[in-house]
Amino acid sequence: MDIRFYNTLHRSKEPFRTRDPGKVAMYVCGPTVYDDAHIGHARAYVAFDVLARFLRFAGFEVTYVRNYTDIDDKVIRRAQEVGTTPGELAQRYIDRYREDMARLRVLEPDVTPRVTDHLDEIVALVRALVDRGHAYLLDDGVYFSVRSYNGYGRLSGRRLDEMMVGARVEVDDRKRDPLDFALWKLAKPDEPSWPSPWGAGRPGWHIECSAMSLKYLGPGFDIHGGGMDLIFPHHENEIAQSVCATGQEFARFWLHNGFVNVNKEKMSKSLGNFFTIRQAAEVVDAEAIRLFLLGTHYRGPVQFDVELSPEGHLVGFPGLVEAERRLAYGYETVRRLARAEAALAGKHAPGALPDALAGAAAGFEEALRAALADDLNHAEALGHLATLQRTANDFLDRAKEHPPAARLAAIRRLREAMAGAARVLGVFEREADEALAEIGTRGLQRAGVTAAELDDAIRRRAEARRAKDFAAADRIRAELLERGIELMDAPGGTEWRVVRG
RNA sequence: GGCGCCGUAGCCAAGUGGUAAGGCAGAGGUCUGCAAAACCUCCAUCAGGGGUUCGAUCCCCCUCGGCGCCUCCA
Repeated sequence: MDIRFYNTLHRSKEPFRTRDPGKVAMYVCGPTVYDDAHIGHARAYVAFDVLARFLRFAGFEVTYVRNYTDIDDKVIRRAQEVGTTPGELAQRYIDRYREDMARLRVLEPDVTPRVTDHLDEIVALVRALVDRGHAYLLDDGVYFSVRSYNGYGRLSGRRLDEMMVGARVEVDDRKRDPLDFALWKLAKPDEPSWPSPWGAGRPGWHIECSAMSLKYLGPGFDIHGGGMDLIFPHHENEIAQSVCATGQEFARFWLHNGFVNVNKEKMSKSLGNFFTIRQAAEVVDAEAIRLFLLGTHYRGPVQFDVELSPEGHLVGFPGLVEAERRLAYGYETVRRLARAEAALAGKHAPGALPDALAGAAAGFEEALRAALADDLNHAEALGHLATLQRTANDFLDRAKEHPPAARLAAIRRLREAMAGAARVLGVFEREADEALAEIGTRGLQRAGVTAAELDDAIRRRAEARRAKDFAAADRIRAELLERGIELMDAPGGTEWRVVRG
């Protein structure tokens, strides 16, 4: 399969070639664990989750490393604010982060190293940089000299002399160059510290990712990922210090995801316009967040709609609600197929597949593969999936046109195609009945209707319908609709869904 | 000042040098006691201007508008 990715390093799509045949070594910059993850984090880790899933699907043996930055200025400050230790604070947010990722159906990477478990590697790396003359000592720490590396700026496309250094931050004129950055920060009183040849202290930002990626993946690994905002300075610095320390190539492909925007502006901590995964997952099923994020190509900006009341209070997330509707549609399609198969299995042997369906299923699988192989176009992939789902429902609507044996074969083929897509994209993987029950339950809560109330209303309406008292039946239905619940009379009984909560 | 991104139907959003996926909303239909769901049909010439080309939404230039990075940030 011809796979191409957009490589930030060369600003173009390139054929994907791995360091070792059949193997992919990938590293993604993980979160600094001092607060709950927001939708922007969700976007990055969902995108790279799909990347890892796709590469495995494509036959590669993947080693996926995603770190936790569990010690830095923000962790220390927040720990002081809430009166705990940095270690305890970090552990707490790692736990919460794991829960969030699980709800988003982001698979656990193969290795999830923490900075505080890798001080030896970090110190060794800093020592190599000092020994090779790329780092120097000031009274508060060890600094990397950007002028000592002539490749500096290659990733971000910047020249040292053209940057508006000092425009937003005061320049520390003790440094040889304003862009020199700390490799090792000597500890101030009451700060957590680890021993080093230069004195007790902690790693600067950037060095940990070099140390951990090199440890688990080695020089020249295949993919390094992260948010666009990390290109400069974080990734630029990683490259500089890694290349200078090892004398070898660092990472081959640099992939960066775009931002999540709220009202056209980047969602960020500093702007304060962020929403956590937890907040969003209170409103809709967490899988809907994933589906929503996958609807936009990973490199482009995602518009995250936030509906506010005239007073400025949060009303809802229209885009997520729409995504949840599509989520329910997808699971309903899966369930219809499952039920139809159950009704046929055992009574009939699968026969010949109808030609049209065979073509549709194979065409879908090829289109899905091609979309993802072309710079991970999961948005296009979802478009193909929508078409397949429509094909499936259409087939089920007209299933009687086919003999049972052909029907069974077709249903199985459709399920197979959908399951493959689910595995790669990480959506519609759950057991359909359970997923729909959860979506429904949470919708009822949102609407403020109890299950008992609903059951009672449905029962009363069924009685009225049996008595041919359609006026009464319609009244009950209208009342429920007023409360946000829509009733649907299906062959097997009355079903319901939440249209507004 | 440097580097870069975006502007596709009411909304969200793919995409290609040869007349534009998908979703939501909307209109009409099949089905239904009536509905809903599901399905079918319909619904855009791609911010504006110039250039290259047999032909551009897609390539180049300019203009307008929006945004990002150059501090921490996915």
